[in-house]
Amino acid sequence: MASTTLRTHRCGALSRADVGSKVRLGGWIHRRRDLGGIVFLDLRDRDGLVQLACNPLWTPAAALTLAASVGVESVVLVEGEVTLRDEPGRDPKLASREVEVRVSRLRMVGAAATPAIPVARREGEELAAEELRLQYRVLDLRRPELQANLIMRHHLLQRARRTLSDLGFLEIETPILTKPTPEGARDFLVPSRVHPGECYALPQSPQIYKQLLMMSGFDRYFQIARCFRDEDLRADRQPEFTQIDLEASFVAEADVLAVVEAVLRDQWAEAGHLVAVPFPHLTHREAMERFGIDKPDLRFGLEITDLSDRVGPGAAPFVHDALPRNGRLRGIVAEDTALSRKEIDSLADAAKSAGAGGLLWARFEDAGWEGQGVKAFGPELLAQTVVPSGAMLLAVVGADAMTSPALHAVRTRLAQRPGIIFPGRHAFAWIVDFPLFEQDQSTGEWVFTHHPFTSPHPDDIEFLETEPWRCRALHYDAVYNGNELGSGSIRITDPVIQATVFRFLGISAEEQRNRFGFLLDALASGAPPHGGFALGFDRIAMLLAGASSLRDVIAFPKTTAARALFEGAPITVSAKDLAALHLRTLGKETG
RNA sequence: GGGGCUGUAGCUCAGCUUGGUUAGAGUGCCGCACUGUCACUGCGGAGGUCGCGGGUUCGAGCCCCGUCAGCCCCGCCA
Repeated sequence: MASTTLRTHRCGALSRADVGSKVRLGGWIHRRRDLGGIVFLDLRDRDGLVQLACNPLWTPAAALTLAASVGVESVVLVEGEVTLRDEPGRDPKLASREVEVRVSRLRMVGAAATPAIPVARREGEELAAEELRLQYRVLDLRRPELQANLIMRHHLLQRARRTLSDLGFLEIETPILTKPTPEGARDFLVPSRVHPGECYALPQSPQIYKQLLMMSGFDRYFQIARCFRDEDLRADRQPEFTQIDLEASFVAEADVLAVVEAVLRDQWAEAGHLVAVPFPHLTHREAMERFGIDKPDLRFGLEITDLSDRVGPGAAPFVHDALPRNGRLRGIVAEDTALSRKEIDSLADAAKSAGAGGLLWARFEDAGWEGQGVKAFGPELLAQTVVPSGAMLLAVVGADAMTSPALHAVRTRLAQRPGIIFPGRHAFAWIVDFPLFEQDQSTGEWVFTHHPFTSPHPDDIEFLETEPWRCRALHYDAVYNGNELGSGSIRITDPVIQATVFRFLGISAEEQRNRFGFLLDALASGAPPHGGFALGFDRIAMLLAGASSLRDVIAFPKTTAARALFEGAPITVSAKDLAALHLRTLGKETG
């Protein structure tokens, strides 16, 4: 497959089996070792490295001269014979380390300027600054680590297509130029030249289109969909990203989950990991109660417990004061942890930066409870708390909205201690029964937790008109080792329920028509029950590649300021180009 | 929108605590030597707007203010 007019093999593909054969290779000079009379070159391509041996015994003088002067990262074409090496190369990962190519012809085809950032690093040498890696992305992408990441990404994509196609899903593309959506994330807008003052938006997800496809009878749809959101970035968030997007008709929640489990099981298998299905289920309420977060890391315990009803008269006044005001005393028992004072401070910092006023702690020793929190907890609580010697009680008092994130932060920090998380564990879980609506912390307004097409839980329909905040949703998240991999839901197909949801959210009938008229009409034209899911593919690739940033599994990523350093986007456009789009800029100071 | 960290040779970093002679190291690059290396080795050499702008000072890589860029986090991400 690697054979072309110019070459017979890839460098890294050569092995013992090729000994004795004449080969032609093309690749990049990775390193040069010039010993005077003889020269060794490491030649690299996407399969790996092979050593080229240039020796006057078999290499013509001109080729030897070139070998002695060729710069690293230059592209050469080589002819020679594969021979067994007396001593194999030292890199045990290289399949080609047992052989070398005795060079009989060498031709420079792509001379390289001295690389601005190193491709071949010395042992233990740090990577160049990420800014430079992104600026010289062509060089950075030559590094074997990034080559491996993108090759794995390819295999994962092909596997996702195969899994879903085998399950009867049809890959259907949806538009990139779409209609702006006023809620949700900020849209990237594309001004129309033909229609002055009007804009398209790039899709935040193919959500509505895939539902329309269900109304059209396509039954099972999927797409490897590029999505765009104009929000501030993180290590695990890019302005454009890839989802494995799917939707199916005549399904209930369990059907969608089974499909997604198959996709995830196969993705992990593609990366060499066997994972068991089905995944355990956890309700949203339970996840928040036991782990303080809706994407708990289930690789370890350290669960949160409610200590409120153990609080006795001897507890500190501020604990008593907090309890009647919707507050609870919640904590984590950490067993057998000889935490230093510094580590405890670090846990307290974690709790504080998550919004807690402070972290209460007490340690149980042979002599009894000791620590800063003993007085706060009071004797009654401590007497009822039976723990092994050396264990520690870490707690926070207040409203759940504060204690949950604080204790999640403490739990996560505790798990960084060695021995808490066994490496190689794959803790998948479904989080189900999310609330349909949640209250905006700053404005107090009710907003949808997921999106307004998510179906209420059938058991809670009765509350929709009277106590909508009690409604659970047929919404589910896939969680892996504390990461959200994706989410989905069963959609509303009853126009009456859809109108009720819109009304509760304060969207008028007129607004409903303007924004979602096409969807409402489609629902009224014969809608099958349907639901679906979207998996964050970049994040999956990142986790399976063992990368710490999305940028290491995307060929040309943006910076945290959403700039493309390699090609230099975005740029200021000319007044003429703006005029063609009927636009004028306000300038930086007023913008 | 807010907070934190970083910015010194092509690259990775030291120097800043306590302002003071000519800003150092490793690597890469260039030159010379070297016939079995694999992070080749040895010798020599070149290479610096100390991110940018302003200020304090007799004097600023170092102190102060601003600004730009990258990274991390909060807000945000239906």
